[in-house]
Amino acid sequence: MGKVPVFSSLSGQNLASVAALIRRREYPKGEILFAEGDRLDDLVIVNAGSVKAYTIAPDGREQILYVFSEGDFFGERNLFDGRTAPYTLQALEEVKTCAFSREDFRALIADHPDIALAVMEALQTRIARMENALRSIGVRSVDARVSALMLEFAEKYGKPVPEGVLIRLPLSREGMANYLGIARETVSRKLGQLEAEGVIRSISGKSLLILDREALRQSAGVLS
Amino acid sequence: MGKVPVFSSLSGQNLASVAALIRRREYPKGEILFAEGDRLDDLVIVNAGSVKAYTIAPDGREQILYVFSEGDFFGERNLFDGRTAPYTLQALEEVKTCAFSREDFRALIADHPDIALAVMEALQTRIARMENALRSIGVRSVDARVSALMLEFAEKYGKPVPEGVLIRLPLSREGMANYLGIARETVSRKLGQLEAEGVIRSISGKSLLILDREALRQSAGVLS
DNA sequence: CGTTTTTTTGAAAAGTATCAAGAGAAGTGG
DNA sequence: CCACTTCTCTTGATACTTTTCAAAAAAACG
Repeated sequence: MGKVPVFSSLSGQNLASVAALIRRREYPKGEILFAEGDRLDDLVIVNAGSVKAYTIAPDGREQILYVFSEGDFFGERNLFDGRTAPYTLQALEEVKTCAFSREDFRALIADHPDIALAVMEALQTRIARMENALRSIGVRSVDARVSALMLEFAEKYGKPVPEGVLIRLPLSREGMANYLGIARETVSRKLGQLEAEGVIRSISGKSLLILDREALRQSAGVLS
Repeated sequence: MGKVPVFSSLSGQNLASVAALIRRREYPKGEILFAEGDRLDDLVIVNAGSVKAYTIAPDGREQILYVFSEGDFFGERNLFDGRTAPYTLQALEEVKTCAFSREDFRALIADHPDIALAVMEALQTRIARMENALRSIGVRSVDARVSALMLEFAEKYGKPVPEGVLIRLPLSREGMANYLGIARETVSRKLGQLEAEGVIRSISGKSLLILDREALRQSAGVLS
C-alpha cells in the first residue's frame, strides 16, 4: 500500500483509514478483469503482475493501448462521466489489484488535496508517456518505434546484469505488434535485424538482453 | 472567465478572487508563446484563438501534438516536476490567454477541491482524446486518419450550414500532415479523393464543407 | 501585377503488409 | 522421457501504400 505512488503523501492514521476502503482481488494469468463496455465504478490499482488494455478494431485486429504494471492504475475515467470500461483489461500474468469505489475516492480527495495533486501528477505522467508515443508513431519510422519499445520495456521490466539489461518481455511478438500497430512478421524482422547488429540478444523468446542501449536511444531518436 | 470549464464550479465571490490572480496576455498570429525548453512556471488557459504545440524531430520534421483552442489549457505539467515547456507553442491566429502561477494554482486547489476534480476531468478528457489518436494511428490506415481528423475539426471548429458542416481549418495542408505524421502530398491526395467521392467540398483552401459526415465516420471507423 | 509561398499532380523508389510455408517452442498424453 | 499436437515465431516472395523527388498550378502577399 505504501508503495503506491498515489498514496505516498499519506502516513499512519490516514493510511489506515484509506486501507479500510479498498477491496483486494487476484486474477490468474489470462483472465479478463473487465471487458470493454462492462460497468466499472471503481478506480483500480495494480499491486502485482501486469495487465494489458486493448480494444478490438472493426477489422478484428487487436490494438493494445497500455500495459499496466505495479503502481499503475486504471478506471480513473469513472470518477467523472463514463461508467463503463473503455477497453478490455486482461491479466498477462498473475495479478493482484486493489479497488476503490467512485464515491470513496471522491470523498478522499475532498479531505486530502494532496491525493488530488498526486492523481493529477500520475495522469500527467501518463499524458507525457502518450505524447512520447504519439511523437514516436507520428514522426518515427518503424525501426525507431521498435527501438523505443525496447527502451520502454528496459525501464519498466529490465534488470541490470553485467552484459547489459535483461528484460522479461511482458508481451509476445504478436502482442508487441498489436501494441505498435504493425504486423507481427515485421516485429520478428526488426528484432532479428537488431540482433544481427549486436544491439540486443534474444535469450529464450520471452527474455531478451539489451547490449547497446545507446544504439537504441539513437535509433529511437530519429534515424530512418 | 465563466466559460472556462475548469472554473465552472466557482461563482460570485470565489470567481472574483480567482480573477485577481490571473495575468492576461495577447499574442499576434505567428508569435511563439513559449519555445521548447523555455522556463514555464504557469498554467495557461486559452481564451480566444488557437495555438499549436509542436516539437522538431532530429531530422528536422515538425510534429504537431496539439491544437489548443478556446477553453483548453497547457502548462499543467509545471504544477509538479517539470518547469520547462515540453514543446513549442505558437499562435495560429490572434490569441488571448490568461495565466496562473504554479503557487497560486496549488493554493487554489487546496481551497477548492472542486477545481481539482475539474482539472482531473480535463486531463482525463485529454487522455481519452489521445487514446483515440493512438488507436487511430496504430490500427487505422492513412485514409481513416484523415477522415478522423476531419471529424475532429468538424466538432471543434465546424458550423452547421444547410448543406452540411462548414469548417475554417486551423491548420494548413502541411500543418495537417505534421499533425498526422504523414507527407503533405499525401494529405492533398487524400482530401482530393474525399472530394471526388463527394464527401467533402473544398471552399477556399482554408475552408472546407463536409457533405457526408456519415461516410467520414465509416471511413474513420476502420476500412482500408 | 509580379513575386513568393503553398498546394496539387505525376512518376519512381522505398517500406511494410500480406500470403505461404517451414522451423521452433510449449504443452499433452502415453 | 518421448512422440504428438498445437501454437508461436521466423523467413521468403509478392503486392500494395506511402514517401520522395520533380515540376506545374494555384493561392497568398505586398
